[in-house]
Amino acid sequence: MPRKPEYDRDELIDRARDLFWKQGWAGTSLKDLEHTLKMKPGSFYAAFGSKAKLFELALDRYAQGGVRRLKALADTHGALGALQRYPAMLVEGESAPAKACMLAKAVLETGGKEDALAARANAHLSEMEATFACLFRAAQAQGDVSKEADPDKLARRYQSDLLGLRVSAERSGVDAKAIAREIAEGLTA
Amino acid sequence: MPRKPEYDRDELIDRARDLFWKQGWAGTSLKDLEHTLKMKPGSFYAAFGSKAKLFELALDRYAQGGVRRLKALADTHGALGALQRYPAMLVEGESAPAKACMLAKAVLETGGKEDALAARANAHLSEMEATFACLFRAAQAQGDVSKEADPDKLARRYQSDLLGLRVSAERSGVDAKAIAREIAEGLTA
DNA sequence: TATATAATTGAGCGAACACTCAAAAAGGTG
DNA sequence: CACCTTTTTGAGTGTTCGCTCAATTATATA
Repeated sequence: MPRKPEYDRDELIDRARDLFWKQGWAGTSLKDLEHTLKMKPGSFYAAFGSKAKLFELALDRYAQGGVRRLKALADTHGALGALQRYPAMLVEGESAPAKACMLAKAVLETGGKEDALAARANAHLSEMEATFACLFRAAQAQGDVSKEADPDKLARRYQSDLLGLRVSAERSGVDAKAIAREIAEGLTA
Repeated sequence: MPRKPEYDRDELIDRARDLFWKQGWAGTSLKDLEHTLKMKPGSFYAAFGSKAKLFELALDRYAQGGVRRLKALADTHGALGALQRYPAMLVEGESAPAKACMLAKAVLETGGKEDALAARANAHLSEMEATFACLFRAAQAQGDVSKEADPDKLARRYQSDLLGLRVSAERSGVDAKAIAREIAEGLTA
């Protein structure tokens, strides 16, 4: 009997993720969202409840995409190959809304105050780090990485290097691809 | 003849820097500033002109402090010693308003839109990188760092690693001191 | 002490913020 | 077609934003 919504919810979340990713939490107003989602306030709140709820959905979507792309890389190039290619992948290409990590931006923006959004972003970063550790273990099993190294420590450092790379990439006048190359080369040295 | 201001302008800028550093640009309202500077709106605008102008002063003050501390480290521990100790210095201690770099936060917060504040923060980051390069050259001259390495590239990578370290340090549950140690150890390996 | 000059005050400005809700429009089902 | 349900609409809510300015207060000189 009822009427069905005109929008594709998944695509709406994707668009919201891209907007939040580019402009940040505070930098994205409801007017911005209404414009890019082509929704009037009433529809927006009926669909998502609040700006914060949609941001959470966007964060989840973002993190999910990151893990998916990394695992796809591992399927075609192996564990070490994935870890080597991932940095460059994050930094090259113009399609992404921003070079910097959306999770890192979320953590930094809510500096100090213990925010639910910051906690969620932090949790997603930990998931990513666990995925890195998993790949380092696999690379060790294949003899591509020294077995004496602690994969959790390698993952922690790799995560930190990636965050730095992506902040650098957001700057103007920095050769981020060169840094990405150095990170990749550091994995085998 | 005229009346003199009751406040110490330098201390006011320090306090503003700490507040902006902790809460970011958008996260700091004029009410916040009025409260921590103990100024009414009229005095504030007579003294600083606008929120943006004060933020610029705060950015300059922040960058100036960073260079000063690094050079002080170099004076007592030499070039390599300074580069080795600087990462840990950034991450340890509870006195700082935030672990993350204020310049990085400023760059990320104004993502996309070409902001004058972002440009200024970026310029200060370049200054820091030049200082790093200077120290790497000095370390090379003393034989502490291989002469075959390009000091500008070393500085670029060091800067990126530091930015990553400081984003990591802003997260909860991350052993930033360990990462700082690894960065320092990487300088001699 | 009188005066000129600057610093301080705080009510209040228009705009933008996240958000609400009653009314109108639009299916799917009988 | 008629009816019920849901979506869509957009004017409007109260609040907070960065900021202004006329009035007041304080002080260094004459």
